[in-house]
Amino acid sequence: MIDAKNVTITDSEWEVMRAIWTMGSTSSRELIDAMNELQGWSDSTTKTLLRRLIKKGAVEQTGESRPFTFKPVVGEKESMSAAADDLFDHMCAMRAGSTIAQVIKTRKLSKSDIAELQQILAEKAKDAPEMVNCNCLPGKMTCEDDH
Amino acid sequence: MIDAKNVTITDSEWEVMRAIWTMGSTSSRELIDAMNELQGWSDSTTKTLLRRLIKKGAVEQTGESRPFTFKPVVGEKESMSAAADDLFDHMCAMRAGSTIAQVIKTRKLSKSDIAELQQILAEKAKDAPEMVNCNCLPGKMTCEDDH
DNA sequence: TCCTTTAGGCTACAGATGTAAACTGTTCTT
DNA sequence: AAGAACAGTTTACATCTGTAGCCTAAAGGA
Repeated sequence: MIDAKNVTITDSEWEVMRAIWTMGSTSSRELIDAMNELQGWSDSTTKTLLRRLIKKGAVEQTGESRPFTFKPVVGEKESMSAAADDLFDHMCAMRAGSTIAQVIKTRKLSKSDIAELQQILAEKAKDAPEMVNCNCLPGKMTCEDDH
Repeated sequence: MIDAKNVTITDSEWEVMRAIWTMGSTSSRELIDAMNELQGWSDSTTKTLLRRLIKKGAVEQTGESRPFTFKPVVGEKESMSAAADDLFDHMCAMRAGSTIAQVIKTRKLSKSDIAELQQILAEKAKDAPEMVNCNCLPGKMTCEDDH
């Protein structure tokens, strides 16, 4: 399984990946129809995206005869983590907490999801720092406690 | 304050915004120097990005005489929430939980951040569903419990 | 086998993005 | 006032993205 960190998936491609991940393994026809229904895309659009994903190594094409089979090479979970990491890597470390808070408030979470998060937090609370510093500007330009 | 939802900030622009948010209000010189140090960008690059941000309405230019002042029009918190929402909106709802879990494990969080998250989770746990369904494919094509 | 569907591959093309040079209009110096 | 230093504006340009048409080589049907 290729490291998702090394593959940049664009927005449209992401939509295709979602479908592929969900289907697990699919024919181009099935995928094209799904994308047409989901996004209203023409056949060509899905084909292009699929081809780009193959080139990037996010999807692989297998089979001997013509109706080939397409399946994900990068994992869904890893890709999502990579995307989330990427997002947080580019925002002020000081703000991560409130952003996560907002996400938790907004998203649907199951009882077990919540239990897991609580467990992780309890663990993390043990050696949590009093406060996290802003990492937006270098050296002398330390930002105020609250920006 | 303009609604961050309506302003699309690209990756490079985001770096500029971080600096502006942290500085609160700045001169272009100060900003250019900061971006040069932080990203190694030439003066022109920062100038272009700044100009695009002004055009998009994310930053405003104020002052009478020449060394103008630049300040953020969209809020940092709102922009971060919008970015996070955007990310999660495009991933399988079923996976939000584990992705959040991974983010919490990875990020630095202060004691108070953790306390806040715990509080929110406790509240949310009250009426949490047994499970969240995948929302990747339409209608008949419901995905398996586990993809 | 010949023709018609297709699946897969190549080409296209406008707009967004990252990155920066060149130009112009000001302000500060001497 | 003349030149230097600088702030702000235009233009540039390669690459990436979103979206899709067209062509060609297989597969299936008559």
